[in-house]
Amino acid sequence: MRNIFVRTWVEPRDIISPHWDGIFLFLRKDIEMAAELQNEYEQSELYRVRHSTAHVMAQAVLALFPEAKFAIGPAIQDGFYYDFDLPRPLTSDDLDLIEDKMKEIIKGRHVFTREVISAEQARHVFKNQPYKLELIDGLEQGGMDEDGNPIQEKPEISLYKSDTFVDLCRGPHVENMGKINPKAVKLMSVAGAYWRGDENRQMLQRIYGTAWLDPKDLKDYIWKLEEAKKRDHRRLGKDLDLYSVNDEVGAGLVLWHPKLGLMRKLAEHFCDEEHLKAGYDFVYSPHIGKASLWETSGHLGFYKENMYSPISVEGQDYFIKPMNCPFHVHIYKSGLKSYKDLPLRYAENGTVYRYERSGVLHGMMRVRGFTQDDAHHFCLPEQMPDEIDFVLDFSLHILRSFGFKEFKAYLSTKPEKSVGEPERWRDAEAALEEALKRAELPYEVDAGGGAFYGPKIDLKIKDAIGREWQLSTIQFDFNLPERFGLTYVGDDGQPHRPYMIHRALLGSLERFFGILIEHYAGAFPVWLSPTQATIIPIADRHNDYAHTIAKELQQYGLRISVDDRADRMNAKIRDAQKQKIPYMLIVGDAEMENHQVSLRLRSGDNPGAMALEAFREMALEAIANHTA
RNA sequence: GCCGCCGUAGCUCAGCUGGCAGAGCAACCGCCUUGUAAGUGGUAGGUCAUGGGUUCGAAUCCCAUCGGCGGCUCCA
Repeated sequence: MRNIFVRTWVEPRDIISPHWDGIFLFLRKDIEMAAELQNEYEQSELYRVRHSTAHVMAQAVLALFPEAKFAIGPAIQDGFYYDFDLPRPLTSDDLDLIEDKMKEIIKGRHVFTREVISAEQARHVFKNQPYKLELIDGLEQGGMDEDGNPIQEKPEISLYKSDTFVDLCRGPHVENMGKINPKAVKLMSVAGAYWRGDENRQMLQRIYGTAWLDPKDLKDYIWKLEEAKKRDHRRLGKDLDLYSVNDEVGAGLVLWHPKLGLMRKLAEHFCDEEHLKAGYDFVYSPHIGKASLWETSGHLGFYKENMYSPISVEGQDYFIKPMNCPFHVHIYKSGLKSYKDLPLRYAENGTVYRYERSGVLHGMMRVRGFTQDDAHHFCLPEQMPDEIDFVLDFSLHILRSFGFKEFKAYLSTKPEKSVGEPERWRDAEAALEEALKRAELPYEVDAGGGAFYGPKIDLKIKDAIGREWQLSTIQFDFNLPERFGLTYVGDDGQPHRPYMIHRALLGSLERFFGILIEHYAGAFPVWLSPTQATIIPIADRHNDYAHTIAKELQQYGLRISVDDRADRMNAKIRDAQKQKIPYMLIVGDAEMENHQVSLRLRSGDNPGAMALEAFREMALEAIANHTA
């Protein structure tokens, strides 16, 4: 349970903009407060209400299923859950019944009482509850908490009783059920969950519920869920005709439709230019490589589960690439490198394929084939701190260009099992941390959380409704230079091993665009919008003028469409709104006469008539600056 | 992969305990010539995911497969 709250460090509702057009309200919150906030939550009345409501739910379930076996039932971010082992699958009707029963129980205003008992007594109380018995064993050994994670001290075993229900529980709870407002409680869903999260163990039924102090908070919460649903990239992907995933093509394989294709092109073009300016070299690599390549790289040893079956060609096995690194390494190796050549930065938007279990696929966010904006840096040991500074700055620059404003970094350090010399690890970790400090980025250290081949920085952004997404990753790699025997010739004429850094900024383009869609709720900034302005003639006699000014604007590189259908202006505005086109240019008799357009924004604002040139300048400026 | 739910027109969804496949929107063809979020009439559109089974008869019941959704586990 302890990790549930680290995902967001501010309640999403704190940062939702009241102006609902994807404006990101910038809130500076000290990241060190994360742990404190979690702690605060666990001591709050709300936390006790939720935890207590979980007990009430368990009592209700027991009333309906006397043979129910109980696992655990904690409070979580927006509510609570409880895992049960039940004789049959629950239906949504069951949820209604359970909820009704809960409200009945709550009305009794029963008191919660705590009692400390011995393990022996506890075993007697829960003799028919195998999951509780297992928990008691864990507690008694002092080795495990309710998730099976090791804990330091040996806790005392306590019971909580309320009405007819007794549970093994460390609390805390509300004094009595009068503190629970039945109108602020709602059961949300049923889902499968493995006992202790272990897929080799019993699958239980988890009921998710939400509970609040005030019914108004419940309403807000449900409203928020609906808002999140509205900006779901799968929903918008269909509505705006952005992408599809087709049965016959295969699950987890994304088809980019023209509008999103254009946006990707624009994004790639922008990034290419920035990479060029920043001193990157562009490389390309094939989609498959011989088995021996993946042997050498170690992927067949460490990554095989995520790789597709080999293709046999003339007796040789080839594998579809799950990563680009081995190819880039070979580009480095293709010629002798002098210390004067370094640093080298090889960039490629490389499309990789990874086997993902069907249950984890999710729109564009989690797919089986995706394109990484990948790059590998090779540098001298003494260049490494600057190289890290550079890549971190560059990363932030790119992310800011797409409109993200709030970042958080995670520094993952050396795990127990690792390759590479300890002093290289120390240098690299220090360089990463120094760079984070210089960049004045809030960060958390995940001690021992690095990959076996090197430490890393992950960058997360926060989207318009407060969710965190990991985009950039900057990873050291002590493994591949060893395995492939990479060297450069130093000023002493001797071969030396270079440092290698692997980085992706947007991560996967599929996932990145999924995130962008949700962040902007489909209302993309003008520079990315497939259609930047649509011209809406009021009547047929304005069509020629509409086409004339469209051509004029197109000459400045603006993406313009003309809605010359025989529909009413209102219908055209409605369609343009639904397509979230940034600018609507309404033209009628008055505009035609004065070489004007009447501007309407997708926000609903209506700046009104202006000279065509004035509009053009305004639009070009917004595009150049990547604003709204 | 596992647990539960689901798959009907381009989209959103009706279609009850088996008895001739429906609506709204979109599309297409007209009429209307319009001033800031839906003018109006008509036409066309479906192997009811796929394959098998039960039945006189299956969109409906059963089985399998493929996909989707919510979770678990994992992750870009």
